[in-house]
Amino acid sequence: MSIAKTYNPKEAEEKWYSYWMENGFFRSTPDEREPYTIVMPPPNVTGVLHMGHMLNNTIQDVLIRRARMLGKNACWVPGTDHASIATETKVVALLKEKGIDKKDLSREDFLTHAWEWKEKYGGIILKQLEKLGASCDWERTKFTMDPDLSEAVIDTFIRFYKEGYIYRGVRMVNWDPQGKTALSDEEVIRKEVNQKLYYIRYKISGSDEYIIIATTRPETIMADSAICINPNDPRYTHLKGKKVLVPLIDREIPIIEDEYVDIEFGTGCLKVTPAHDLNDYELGQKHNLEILDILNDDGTLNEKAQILIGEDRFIARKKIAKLLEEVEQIEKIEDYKSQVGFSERTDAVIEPKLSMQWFCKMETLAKPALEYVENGTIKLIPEKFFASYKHWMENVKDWCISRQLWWGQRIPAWYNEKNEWVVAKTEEEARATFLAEGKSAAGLRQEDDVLDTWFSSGLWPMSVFDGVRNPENEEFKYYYPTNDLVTAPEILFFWIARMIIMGHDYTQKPPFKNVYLTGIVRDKLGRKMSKSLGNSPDPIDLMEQYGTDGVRVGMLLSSPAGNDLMFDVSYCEQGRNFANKIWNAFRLVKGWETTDSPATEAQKNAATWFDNRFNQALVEINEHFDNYRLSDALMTTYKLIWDDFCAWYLELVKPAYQAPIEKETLDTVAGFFQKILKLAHPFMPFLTEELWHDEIFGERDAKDCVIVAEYPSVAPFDEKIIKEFDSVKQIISEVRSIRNSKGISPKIELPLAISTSDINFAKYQDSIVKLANISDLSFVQDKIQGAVSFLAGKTECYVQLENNVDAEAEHERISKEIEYLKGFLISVDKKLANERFVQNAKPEVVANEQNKKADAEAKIKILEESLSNLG
RNA sequence: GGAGAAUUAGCUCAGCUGGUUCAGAGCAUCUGCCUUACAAGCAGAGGGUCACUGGUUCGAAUCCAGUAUUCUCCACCA
Repeated sequence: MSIAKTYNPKEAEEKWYSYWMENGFFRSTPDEREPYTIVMPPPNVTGVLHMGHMLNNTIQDVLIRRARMLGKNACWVPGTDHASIATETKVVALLKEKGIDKKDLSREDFLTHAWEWKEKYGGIILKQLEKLGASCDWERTKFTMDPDLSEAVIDTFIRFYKEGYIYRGVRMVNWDPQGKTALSDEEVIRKEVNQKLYYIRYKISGSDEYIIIATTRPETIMADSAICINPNDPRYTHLKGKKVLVPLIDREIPIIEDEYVDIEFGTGCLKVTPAHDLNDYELGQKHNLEILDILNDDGTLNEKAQILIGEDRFIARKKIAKLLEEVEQIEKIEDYKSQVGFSERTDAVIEPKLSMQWFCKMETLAKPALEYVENGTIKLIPEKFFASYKHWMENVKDWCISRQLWWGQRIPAWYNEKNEWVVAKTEEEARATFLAEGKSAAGLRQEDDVLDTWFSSGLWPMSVFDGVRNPENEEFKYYYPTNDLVTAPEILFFWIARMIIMGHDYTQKPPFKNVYLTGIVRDKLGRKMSKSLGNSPDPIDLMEQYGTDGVRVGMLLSSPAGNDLMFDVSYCEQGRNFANKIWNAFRLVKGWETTDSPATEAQKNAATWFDNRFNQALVEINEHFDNYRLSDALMTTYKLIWDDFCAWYLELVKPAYQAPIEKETLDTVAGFFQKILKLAHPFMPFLTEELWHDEIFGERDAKDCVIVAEYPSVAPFDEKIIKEFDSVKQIISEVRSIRNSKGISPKIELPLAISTSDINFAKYQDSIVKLANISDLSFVQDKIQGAVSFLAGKTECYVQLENNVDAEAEHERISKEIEYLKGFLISVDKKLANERFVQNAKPEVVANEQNKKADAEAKIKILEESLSNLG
């Protein structure tokens, strides 16, 4: 039987994923075991798997698989988010392609299209996660607009309303003219933009004099309500109380005074446009100015602008500038950089707009959510994010939760014919409430607006277990609070903070214990990977090319929590190579014939060493996991397998070509191999499962899979044994190094002599002979003339070459080493001679220095003897 | 403008409470090897004034201050 020389991932991946599914290994139901729960950050239904998801979900899968193997009841809940504005934008665009305008559709018809779209494309990303090997409990898959989850959202709105957190009012909000909806502050991305600063002349009423103001937005001059100067500005004292004419439309507006105006900036004059700027709005409130809204919802000018009606704001800007130039009311135009807000989803420039919206008061709600993180009930990993979390929580503003969209949960508020309103879950309740309040229930209609998506995702850890509607249900009580939440730091406020807030309001408990914040996946140039830049590889292609296990390893190799990941396909290559290494280690073992002879002493010693080394590594791996240092856990596993298991242990026990191996040893090897497969499984689920079922590991019944095998537990280990073997390794390496430098083939056997020592090298005699290819290993008392010598620790070793060594070269080499040691000795002596060191340093540090001194002196003595021996 | 973080081999990063687990790892590089598990491999080797300048200390990659560069988050200056 021949086994492929390289691991072929494709076959294994298809086979085992469905096998796991069929056997229900991903399923979880409450039982007496300790639960371990992760809720997946629900990707948008519009989403296609990108590198960020890949990293994120690989981490979650590693955690969940390890927890499962540790005997916990592991439950990973998948799902998708309806992503109100993102999806609606997408559906609108798609309809437009078909020649359908959203304006011509009724709400119901639009939603029919949207649902169709969701059914068709909404599951793509979850399918892609299967390819990644995600061991989610798919039967629990949820969607944020599932009827039960939507009901939870409505219930929460009503709850928060009753608790006094939700209110309705006219406020200045961030308006997205493309999505035609209000946005929360978090959905606005500020970017620096090159703009023009226009200096515009306003004529003083009844005078030929002009006053000059600077603005980046000349298209809003028609909405000006005043010109504001600083009362302390001597330049404008004579204008106090005067009026000016708005250019082009000659509307008269007053000059007002306020210290808010920065005398240094621009001309020291500010045009006040209360309807189109937040600061101007506040200024307008203060001075009781008229609010003139000249923009339509879509960002075009309305009739109040008087001119350029119907023109888009940016076109209007250019046209106004031109018109102003024609009438010579432009003083100058300067280049100017300023921060402009953009819609996170549609990328449209945000327009500050006054409108009636629903808000959620955050101040009180934020307090306990801050405390959880402050007192460690919730741990942020890495901790460095705490500072910005705290800052946000302490400065949080009220949250605009209404959206002028159709795709989402409709706000449960109802209006009557007089536009009075009540909050009620159903139309009947609304009617009853109106009547109870002695108001008319005629012309009852529901609020048009839907809720911000994040209002629903904030409930996610609860609502997936129906914990909002039914908090006493067994599942919720069992799985909540969840354990780890793995997500990107970008949504710390959008999502994490709000989950904590809502979770606490309902349960007085945090929704999770640890928040693992992954880094951003960047390309080699440090740019964020994104579709628009086209610098992101397609994860599916990567998996095809390097195998899923290879890509998973590649992702994790360089992603310490919270640090950005400079991704390069070479990491996947490394992952693939690692998979192949394990595959070939298996091929080796698989090919062995056996004999009934008992294991040799050398094999037994090697096994003892590896067993100790395994446990040492396992302790490290567990520590890394405890600290959420997944890449370190993986690297420790990698080195244990590649270096210790393959390069040393297997090389030690492997029989000569075509010779059989002792059955006893094979069993030992197979035992270790299985432990190693278990350690590797969370990282490389497919390869490990594929190998696990081979007959060399014994009979397995159908359910005996590595995915549900017990994770190795730590056994005590003896560091002395490991150190002893390190010296053995050193001897072998030194001999190989001698070969290399002298150009002697590894096939030529060499004699080796080891001076008697405190370490029991005899125990490893056979191993040394084998791996260093020694013809004759002897233990000697005296120095050997004419041999190449080296030190392993304090033990001197000699390799007698056919031609005696070049004495001069040897002399130089040894002299150099003595020189180095002497220098080292001087520095140690200096330290020990320093009274203040001896007095102030800890006793163990001083003792350590003394040891170093003795050690160096002993080595120097040996080397000096060798030197004189050379003659 | 405010806050936080980073700067250690060619690259990506470890180095916890200051003293050989203090200069490390993986990858890449170089030199030999097609040694029958693996060239996606084996063996060996070479790479760093720990950004810069001061300070604290018997002793600093590690603590403090400043400088430079970079990144992230927050912020309404026309």
